[in-house]
Amino acid sequence: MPIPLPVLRVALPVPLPRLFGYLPPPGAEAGAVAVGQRLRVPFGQREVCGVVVGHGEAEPGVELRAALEILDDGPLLHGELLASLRWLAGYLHAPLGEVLATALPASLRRGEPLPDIARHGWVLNEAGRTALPAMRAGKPKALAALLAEARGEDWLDDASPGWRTPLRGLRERGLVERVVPEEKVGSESPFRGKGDSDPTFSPNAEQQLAIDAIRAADGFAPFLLDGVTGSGKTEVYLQAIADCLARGKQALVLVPEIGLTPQALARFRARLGVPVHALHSGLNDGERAAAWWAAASGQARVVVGTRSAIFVPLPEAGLVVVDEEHDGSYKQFDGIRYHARDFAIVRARALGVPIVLGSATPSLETLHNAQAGRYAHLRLRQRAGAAQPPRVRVLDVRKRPLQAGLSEDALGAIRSALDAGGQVLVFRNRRGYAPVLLCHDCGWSAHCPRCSTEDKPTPMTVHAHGKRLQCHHCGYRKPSPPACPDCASLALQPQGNGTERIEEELGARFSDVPVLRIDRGSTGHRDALQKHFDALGARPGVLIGTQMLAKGHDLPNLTLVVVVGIDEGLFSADFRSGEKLAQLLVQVAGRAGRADKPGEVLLQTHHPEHPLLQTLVGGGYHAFAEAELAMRELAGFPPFAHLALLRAEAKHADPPLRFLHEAKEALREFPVDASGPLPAPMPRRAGYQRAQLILSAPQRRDLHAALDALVPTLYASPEARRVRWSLDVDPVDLY
DNA sequence: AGCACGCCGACT
DNA sequence: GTCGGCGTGCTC
Repeated sequence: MPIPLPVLRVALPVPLPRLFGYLPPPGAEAGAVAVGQRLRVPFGQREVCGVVVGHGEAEPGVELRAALEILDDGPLLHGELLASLRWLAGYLHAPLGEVLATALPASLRRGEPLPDIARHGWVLNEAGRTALPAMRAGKPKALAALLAEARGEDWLDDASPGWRTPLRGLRERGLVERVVPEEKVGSESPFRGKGDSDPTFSPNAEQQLAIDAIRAADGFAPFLLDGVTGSGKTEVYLQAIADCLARGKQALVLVPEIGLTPQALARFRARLGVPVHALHSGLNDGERAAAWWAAASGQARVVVGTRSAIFVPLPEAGLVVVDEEHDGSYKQFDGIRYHARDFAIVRARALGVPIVLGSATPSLETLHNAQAGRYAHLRLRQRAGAAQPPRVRVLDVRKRPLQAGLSEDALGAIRSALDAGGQVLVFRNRRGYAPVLLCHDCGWSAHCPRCSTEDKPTPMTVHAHGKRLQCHHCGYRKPSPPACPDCASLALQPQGNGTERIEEELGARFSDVPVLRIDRGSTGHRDALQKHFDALGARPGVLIGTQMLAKGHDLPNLTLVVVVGIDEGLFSADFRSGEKLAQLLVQVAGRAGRADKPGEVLLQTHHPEHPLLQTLVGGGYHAFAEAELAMRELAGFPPFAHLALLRAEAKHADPPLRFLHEAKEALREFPVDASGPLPAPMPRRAGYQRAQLILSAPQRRDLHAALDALVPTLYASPEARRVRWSLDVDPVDLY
């Protein structure tokens, strides 16, 4: 029997690259506190909540304080999850305490007790039964009617989504009572029990091949499920999840932020025959903690969630799915800059389970891994229901007159599509009314007083039909000036076209049909978005939007997609901009067309000869990807090199540059290329001067060996205290 | 990150 | 005369 070491090694949520030692709280022995338990400890002048990650000996010269309280009966972070998080902290070169804090739901991070996730039932009491007939029609009455019979919470989740709100009212009025689960409440869901025997699903040959391959996997096995839009990737996921459930295991499904629609969840629920636990930004802290703890305790068998759902514990894991694996929303852009898809691979390996990465437009990293034989490459080439792929046409607009950025050809195509009873989507990757406000007399243009790009001030975007200026980088707004501040001319003209201006133009031109704008400015949230779609139904109409429209939400009658403003994407300095543009165009194009009517996609450009467009239109996404991978290899960019980005910012320009020069100097002996320091492409963001150093190495291990040496010197550097710095390992874009 | 301590400008 | 600005230093 080894004698337990007396000091608790605790990870605290502070940006310091070390652990802190504590004595156990009064009355407890260190041996009685397990790794993974949360602890409330005194820290400086305050109290914080940390996680025990080990036991150790007292170090000489360190005055230990005693912990205040053990917060959990058992460990929260342990086993595979804790091991994977330790790995992640090492990989990102981030403090373990910050990584663990990021992995815990907010309420647990703050030290709040574990949520009660016992499943209860609800039933009307005597008073409720008496009151029911006289109740006013509405949600409370509808729920009360359901509760004439005892109902379980799972049942209510399915039958009456959002039931907790009216329930609160009924409870306050004393009309319902809670029954414990043992009392055998009605748990049989009206939508459940179909499971994998769903008779409506008959896989095609390619789907069957994919399902069989995943089914045959034994232990860790990564798959790229590479299927065009409409090829039925979701059906493959559902079958793989059903197989996983049949083996008595848990499944985790990651989806991009915009992918987690109520319809998608309902579809999962209806098909799988078990409750599906959702984990996304729309939940409050309590709901997030409940879903997390439900996974940890094994109660949740299927968890569907966005980026941070990759941190749920999976004690009985059987499968991980990452849908739309190429999606940028899997990368966290502040704090702990992890990539959920990459961490999902790490966890699947540690858990010893298959992982399916699905996409119609796989990231070049993932395609490269598949080509190198590290991932099994499953292809779905057929569109379901024999739907035709859309016809894609590049529209040369050089020297053509444009109306709000649209050529006569495009406007004519919209008219024809509407006259044929179709719906049209106009895609413009730029919000607002116009990108710049220009004085026609002296050339003055409106700029943000707080931001700048490459030494030039950042233009402010014109909004509200010309009445307001807004900076898309820092959010600063002000009313448009009535006259030019430099020459007092009244000839201020909005230049370029945002979605707002296109809406104005198309609304006037196609006044016989609804013209709707969908973007972050016009649409509050997902419910509002759905209302727009519902209101339109299958009628002819025009939708104008940004990224948000690229996927999700089926339009039943979409026959034409017009994409404008792609030229910036063709010539951007960012090495990933071509990949992003190609993915966007393919995703947008995938929305056009129906079973009986092929869709048409118009790409409006001043550069019809551009190789990206030629390759993409002529050969499709995979031809593009092959060409782009060859270019990346020549240029020494990912996936043929590995990058890290060291950023620093301060109110003055000097300290960040000095700090980064010092870092570069410290790397001289390492086989790592350090480029910079350069002022960041967006310096002076909201009044701060930013600069960055790009580190790159052909071999990942060389980059990480250099960072292992560098990062401790950064923490120790006196220069570091004069700046705010951050390290981004595997940055997605170099801004 | 917080939080305290410490030394210089405009205000009841 | 004080209130408060944020530079600097520390956290088991």
